[in-house]
Amino acid sequence: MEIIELLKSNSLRVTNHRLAVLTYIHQATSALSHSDLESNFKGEIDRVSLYRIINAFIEKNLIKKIIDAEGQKNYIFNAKHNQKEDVNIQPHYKCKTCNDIIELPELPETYLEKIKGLNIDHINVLAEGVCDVCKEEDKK
Amino acid sequence: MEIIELLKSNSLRVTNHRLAVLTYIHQATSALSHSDLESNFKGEIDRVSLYRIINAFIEKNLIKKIIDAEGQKNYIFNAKHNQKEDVNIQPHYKCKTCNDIIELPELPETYLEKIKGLNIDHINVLAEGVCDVCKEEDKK
DNA sequence: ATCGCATTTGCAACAATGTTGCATAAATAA
DNA sequence: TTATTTATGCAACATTGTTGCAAATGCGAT
Repeated sequence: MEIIELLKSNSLRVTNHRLAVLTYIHQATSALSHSDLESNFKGEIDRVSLYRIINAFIEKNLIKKIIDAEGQKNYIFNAKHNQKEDVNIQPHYKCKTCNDIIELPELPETYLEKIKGLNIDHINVLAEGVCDVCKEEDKK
Repeated sequence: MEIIELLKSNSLRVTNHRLAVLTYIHQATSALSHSDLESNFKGEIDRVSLYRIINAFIEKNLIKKIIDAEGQKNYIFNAKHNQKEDVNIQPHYKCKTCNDIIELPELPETYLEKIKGLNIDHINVLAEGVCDVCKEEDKK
C-alpha cells in the first residue's frame, strides 16, 4: 500500500491512526477542515493525537494547510510532497457553501518577477465564493 | 477630527473606545495583530468590547482583516473604505520577524481573466518571508 | 440643559481551539 | 523476543472567540 510507503519514507512510524488519517485525506476529493477530521475520527482518535498527527504530516510535507478567510484550517493531500525545494505558491479556490477547495492556475511569471525583490518563503492565494453547483442548489 | 467623522458617517456612535482603537489602527505604519491591539488596550478596554469594536469596523469596511499563514488575524486601516463596490483583492507581504504588512502590486488582469469563470467574492494574496531589514538584524 | 431611548460597555460564563506533561501502549531495531 | 524509541490517551491548562444581561454612555428630541 502506497500510504504505508509514504509514512515509512518520511520516517514516520506506521500506526493505525496515521494510516487512517492520511488515507482519509488522500481519498478526499477536496480539502478537509479540521472539524471535518475531528468529527470523522471522533471516539476513535483522541483530539490531541489528531493535532499531533496532522502536524507531523504538515512537517513532512505530506499534506498542505490552507487557511481560509475566516481563519479556518483546511488540509489537502500534497501530491507533490517530494518536490520540497520550490516555494509553495499554489493558488486555490474555496466554495463558501460546500467548502470544496480546488486548485487554480499558478500566478504568472510577470507577477512573480515584480515582487522578486522581497524575500518570500511562500505565497498564499485563496479565492472564495460560491461555486456554480451550489449557486444552482440555492435557486431551488 | 476626521476619525470622528468616519465613525459618524458610518452610523457608529462616537465613543472613547472606538476613537482610541480606530485612531491607533489608523496611525499604525503596518498591520496590527489582534494581540497587538489587546495588549495595547489592556486594562483600558475589555477584551469582549475590543472584539465587538473590531467587528463593527470590519463590517463598516473601515479596517481590513488579513489572516496570515498561522491563522493569526491582522488588521489594517482601510484607506479605500468608501469604495465598497470592488472585490477585495489587494495582495500583501508580511515579514515573519517584524510582522510588518505592506501592500504588493495588484494581480495582473491576465490572471484575473483566467479565473473569471468562477464566482469570486474576494481573493486573499499573502506573501510571507523575512524582510531585508530583519535579515540584516539577524546577521549581527 | 436634560430627558428618554437606543446603543455600547463590562462582567460572568461558556464554547471552541490548541498546547504541554506524563504514564502507558505500540512500533521498530537489535 | 527484548530493548529502545516513538506514539497515544488523558488530564490539565492556555488562548481565542461568543453570548446574555445589567449598567453606563451617546445622542436626538424636548
